[in-house]
Amino acid sequence: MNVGEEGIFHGADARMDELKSISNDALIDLTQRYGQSAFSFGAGHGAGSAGRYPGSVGADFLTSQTAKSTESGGEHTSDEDDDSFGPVDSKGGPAFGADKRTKKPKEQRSLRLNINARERRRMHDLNDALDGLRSVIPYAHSPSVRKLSKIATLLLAKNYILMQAQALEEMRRVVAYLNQGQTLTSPIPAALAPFGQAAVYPFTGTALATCAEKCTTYTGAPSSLFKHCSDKP
DNA sequence: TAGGCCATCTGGTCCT
DNA sequence: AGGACCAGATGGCCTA
Repeated sequence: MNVGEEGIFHGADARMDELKSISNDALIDLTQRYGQSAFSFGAGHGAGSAGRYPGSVGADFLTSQTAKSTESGGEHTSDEDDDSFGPVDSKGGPAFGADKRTKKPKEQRSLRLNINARERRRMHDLNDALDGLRSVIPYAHSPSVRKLSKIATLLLAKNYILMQAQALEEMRRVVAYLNQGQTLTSPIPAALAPFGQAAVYPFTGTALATCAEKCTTYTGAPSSLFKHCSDKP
């Protein structure tokens, strides 16, 4: 089957649409797709579309593979069938010209298999890292809820970080307010800023940033993050 | 059935 | 030279 460029561009467009919609209203969107408790801490994770990494793999699948790699599904690994060698190129022809394909030395072929295996491993590591990220960001971790997509994971993590920064800043303001009577001249005691404020907190005004400033800064953040904000820009 | 998401293969580029 | 990283292409699975 030759999907062709139209299919590819269509997929890319769809993803860009998702990106745009998420950047404008991420929480609402994600909440709808992944459960109403998207921002409640749940116990455990790995809802997972069990479809991926099914654990059933061709017995002869790249014996040089690591154990982790063998978790991957044995999907159309052209490593296994020598008749089809890789996808077509952007012009519709084979990625390897017909003559290259027939004359391909065995050595070159094994080199290719090694490269493929490395790339697979790399992608598995990347997915492991994403799983780790999913496990620490708050969304509905339950078997009945679909696992966050990669893009949703990244966007939700970003929003979560921004939200935490905001919460930290507000806490600092409260502490500063409570301490006003004792230390009028020092806005924030050093002990209350143990994480390197400049690095963590994105506002130049540090503890004095207004809700308006934050709402302006987080133009890509979902509006629901700032429901409390009565200080509209 | 179309669209979303994903794993995999592949060639190109950059870095060590 | 070899490995890491990246993006394009392809096809499978799942869901609305």
